[in-house]
Amino acid sequence: MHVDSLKKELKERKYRMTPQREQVLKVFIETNSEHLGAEEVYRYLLSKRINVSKATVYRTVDLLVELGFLRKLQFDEGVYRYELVDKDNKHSHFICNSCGKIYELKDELSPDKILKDYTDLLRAQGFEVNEFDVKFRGMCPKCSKKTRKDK
Amino acid sequence: MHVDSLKKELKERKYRMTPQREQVLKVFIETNSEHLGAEEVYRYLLSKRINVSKATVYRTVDLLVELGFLRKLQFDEGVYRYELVDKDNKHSHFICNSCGKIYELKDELSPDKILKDYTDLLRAQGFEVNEFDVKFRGMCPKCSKKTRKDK
DNA sequence: ATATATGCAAAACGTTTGCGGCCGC
DNA sequence: GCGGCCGCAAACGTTTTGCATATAT
Repeated sequence: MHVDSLKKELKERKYRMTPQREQVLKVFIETNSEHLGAEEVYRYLLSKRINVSKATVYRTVDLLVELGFLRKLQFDEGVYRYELVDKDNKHSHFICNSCGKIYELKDELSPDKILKDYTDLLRAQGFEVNEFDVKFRGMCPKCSKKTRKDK
Repeated sequence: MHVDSLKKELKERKYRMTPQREQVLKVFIETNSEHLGAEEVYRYLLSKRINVSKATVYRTVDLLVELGFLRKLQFDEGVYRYELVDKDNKHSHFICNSCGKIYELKDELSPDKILKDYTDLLRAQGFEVNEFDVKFRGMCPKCSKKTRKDK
């Protein structure tokens, strides 16, 4: 389970396991990693009567990024969002400008495999590529359908 | 010239041409669109003894985005940056984690053409794609070389 | 003449930090 | 017991806002 590997990873790096760290990680597991921001994680825990301070949530999501459990995302809103890292399930994002929903594009809908080829190209130019990400923007199927009806 | 088309575009949308708007646009032209943030635009103008208020700079870059002269960018730093839109020169970005420099990847180094194919794929699924962007991260040739020497 | 744009200062926003006390190891 | 972690509140940097004044049309 995810929580166990957190315990293990923390020990290896001489960090400590705490109830707060477990709870924050659990939020992402329970919510299916819905691209939450730190503030939202905090409120989610409050709503479940789990006592954590806001500062700890901010520190913890940072730590979880450092440990490789979370990925930090930005969608042009002035908020950092986070998602669970799942190495076997690389994906890119589609953000609907109408309803704001963020879609995860996986498998054949995700251009990740092809972008990997580009990292080789960049490497040949002296760039060391550690990561890359793609974002698409526009209108999602639902909103698109709605708009056409409205006319 | 860019400034003339600004004048034209403003008139069309019933906005007014002002010295401040001209000056802000000029900053991006003069600096070759170096991914400046609003704060930096403000300081640049101050340094040239051009009087504009910070609030106006913020309002103006927003307006220039709306009018299609600038593109709003984010590079994980808590600052919005802006670049001149140049439709004939689509590019993606490489951000060096070591020195922070942002490189523009153009032509054969930019995967934009291939990503366009993906927008067709998404369209077939009901998504309307208006825009997309790619970011690569890692170490740029300069820093990479330096690091190897340091060892 | 009118309404839009500006400047200023204050507020808002998400995030980070300093510090005393707590608690995992 | 030690050192890392926590909670609190204050500080931070960027961006937005309200309002009175100036100015483009």
